[in-house]
Amino acid sequence: MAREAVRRLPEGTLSLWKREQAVLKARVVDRDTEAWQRDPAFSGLLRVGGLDVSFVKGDSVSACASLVVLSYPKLEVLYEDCRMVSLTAPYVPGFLAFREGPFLVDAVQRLQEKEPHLSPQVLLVDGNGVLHPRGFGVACHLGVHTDLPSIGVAKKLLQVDGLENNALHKEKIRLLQAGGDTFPLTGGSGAVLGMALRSHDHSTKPLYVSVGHKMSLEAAVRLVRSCCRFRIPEPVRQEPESTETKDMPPGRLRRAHPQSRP
DNA sequence: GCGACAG
DNA sequence: ATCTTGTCGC
Repeated sequence: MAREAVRRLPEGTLSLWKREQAVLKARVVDRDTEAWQRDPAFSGLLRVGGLDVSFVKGDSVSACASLVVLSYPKLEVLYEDCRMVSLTAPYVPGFLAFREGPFLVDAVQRLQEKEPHLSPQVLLVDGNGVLHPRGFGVACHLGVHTDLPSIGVAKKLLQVDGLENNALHKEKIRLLQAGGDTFPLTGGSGAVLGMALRSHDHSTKPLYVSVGHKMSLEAAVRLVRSCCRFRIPEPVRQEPESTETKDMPPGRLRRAHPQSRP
């Protein structure tokens, strides 16, 4: 297979990135700031955004940066922007935001400028929030840069602060009985960094939800749960996952998935 | 043995 | 992330 152009990072880049994470981390707000977040039915929440970068098969450079906005609570597609981009930074664990973040921030800002009435009130981000080696994952990054509430939704446990995907953890997963069941991810420091969430009755593998920005963990988990028809919450799942959608011109609208029950 | 490591 | 072989785990 063709070796990808994954150039080594210039010396000192990681130090700069760490410094930037530390600076931006000081701006994270890890509590509810919006009225709808405290409402049991999320009354007042009308639009939920989902952000993701999906790759072209066998290529670690060409990718599609996409933003989907769904109505709430019906989860119908209001807007979708999918733009082909060339990723420059390599993937370095703990620094995902520096690879994918800029394109996703762009997508949000384009929408806010051109169609502000469709702007999301909260962002679901594929990756972690404060559940991160330095407490500042890609979801925090997007939240701070857009000043929107954001939530990190990861599909795998990032082993940080003593958290381990070990036998005990797997046993806790096994004990999650029904959709909506959770257990806290408590780091060695005693802080609850996130929650493992069984997002659906028929889903064995949990989601790892953590605060990104301007939202409490409790509200974040509740919202993710309420956005799940299947394992992956709709705003993130709606992102193009097959090559067919990647070939679409930017800004084109896609049909919603068939709705189960209004 | 050579480990963990979101996407 | 994607592809892929394989079949336990500390």
